[in-house]
Amino acid sequence: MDVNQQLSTEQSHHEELNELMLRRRVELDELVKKNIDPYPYNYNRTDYSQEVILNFKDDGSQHNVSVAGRIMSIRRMGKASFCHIQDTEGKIQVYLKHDDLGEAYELFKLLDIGDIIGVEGFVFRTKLGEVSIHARRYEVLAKSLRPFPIVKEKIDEQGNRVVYDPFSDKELRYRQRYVDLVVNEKVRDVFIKRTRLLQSIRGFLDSHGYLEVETPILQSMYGGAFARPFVTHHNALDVDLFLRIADELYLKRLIVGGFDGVYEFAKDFRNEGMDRSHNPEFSMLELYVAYKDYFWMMDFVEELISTAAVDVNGVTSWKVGEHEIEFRSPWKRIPMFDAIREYTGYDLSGKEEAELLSIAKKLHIEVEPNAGSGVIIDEIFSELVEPELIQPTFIIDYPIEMSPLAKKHRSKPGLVERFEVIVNGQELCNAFSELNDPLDQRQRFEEQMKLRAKGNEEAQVLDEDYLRALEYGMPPTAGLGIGIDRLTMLFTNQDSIRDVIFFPQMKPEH
RNA sequence: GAGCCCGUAGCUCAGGGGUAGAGCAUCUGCCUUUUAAGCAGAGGGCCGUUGGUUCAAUUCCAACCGGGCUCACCA
Repeated sequence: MDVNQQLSTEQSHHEELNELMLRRRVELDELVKKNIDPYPYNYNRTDYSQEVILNFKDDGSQHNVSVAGRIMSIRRMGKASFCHIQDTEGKIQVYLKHDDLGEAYELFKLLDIGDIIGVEGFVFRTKLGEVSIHARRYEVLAKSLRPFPIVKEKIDEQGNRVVYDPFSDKELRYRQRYVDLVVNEKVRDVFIKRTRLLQSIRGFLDSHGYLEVETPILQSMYGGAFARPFVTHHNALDVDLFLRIADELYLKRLIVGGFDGVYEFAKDFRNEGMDRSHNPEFSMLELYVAYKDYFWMMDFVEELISTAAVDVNGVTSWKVGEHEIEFRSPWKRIPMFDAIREYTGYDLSGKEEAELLSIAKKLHIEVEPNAGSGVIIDEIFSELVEPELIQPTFIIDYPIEMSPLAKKHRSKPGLVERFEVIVNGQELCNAFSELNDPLDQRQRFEEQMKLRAKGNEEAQVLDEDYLRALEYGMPPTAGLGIGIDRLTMLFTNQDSIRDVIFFPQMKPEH
């Protein structure tokens, strides 16, 4: 039975499969009939594509290699063929010749783009100059049953890689990230950089003696940020639990417990809207260091991030969107009220709520009635100032109403010792001199509970156990949170959080 | 949640009230250093889903599903 006949009989059994997928199943059956296991258990790969290319010498010596990877293109020319296979490092061309492979060459006709093979052979340079592997043997390692998107590319005269018809459907790319990663090299690079970034930060913190810890994701009480939580249920205890919106209160409990420096790379969950910079599940680094304050933390963050810049990108400055951003320290430090005065012309310091309201109105900022002065100030800041701050900038000294976990400013009444780092018009870090006065903390929680009672769902919840911990005594402490996804966006010049998260949240397919 | 835009072959995209189009991919034939391989031929479509208007809808209209962008939310 030839392939075409087989195709028509198979058709009735696989009504849902399209022609391309049917072909591949027929080929799979052919392989099995020829006693070839299309899904063997291992392969002795000893070499990687780019190493092979780099190590090649045009001195006539014959160097044997064994590589493995996915077939990305095939050019058949009768009794000889070229294909490119792609491994973790990149692509390398393979030359297969009937004279060398005999029967196995016929078998190669059953292989497709997407199949994974192992190749043994010697390295040579083709007439047109590409370092390639002349196959002596090859082995099927996994037959692919679905057609990949075909992305064609060539190297133009300037040596640039030109890509034709890139796989670009965002829905498919996000839902089937595995495909995106195979065919879009730049996507791979983004995620490799993300990992390098985490490695750099972790190395920096470890080398400073801080302890990486893990704290609960399922919490019976959520806190440490303003956000609505995801709620779930524990059957055995018959209680509702919340997915954490932050790990702040647990990390500070560990400072109470006597650790001088703790940090956690945390997945946090916030039940809010989604957009270019928000995914319901996102990554946050939180760090707490005993006996330090927010001044110390500013120096520390500058060093941490500029070090990561060099580790990840080799430089401290690069283009993000339209702007060249310089991460080298020092960064500007501007008190929040000064920044607002600079960008709006209004001095908000010491103003009562009524005055703030009228200024907001003049600035065309809409604020809910009874929002509270903290909210008004924050609205004005985030509407009119934040978008203007492109270079890394510390905004320091926030109104106390907005910061129930931060310590009162040592000299400026009504403010707390808090900073945010704004880069490219977006908040990147948030840090305080941590509030360790248990009585003050109780009052602040009570203020929050009043807001809650008024219907503010995102006001923080009074956490009696956290207060108990503070009552035992927490040393002066500096704390920091860094949005890892946003930092990755800056480091890889991506403008959507979905492009730095492997599997961003999507609506279910069906 | 609102507004705008999109959904056509495996992928990237044209089209448009009357038999559905291209390139790549696939298949057949030729081709033993090609590389966006080439040459000749072929197959492949519930035109997102469901309704409506119409003699006739993939095309126009509505709703729904999914996606994108912008805004709101993210004190």
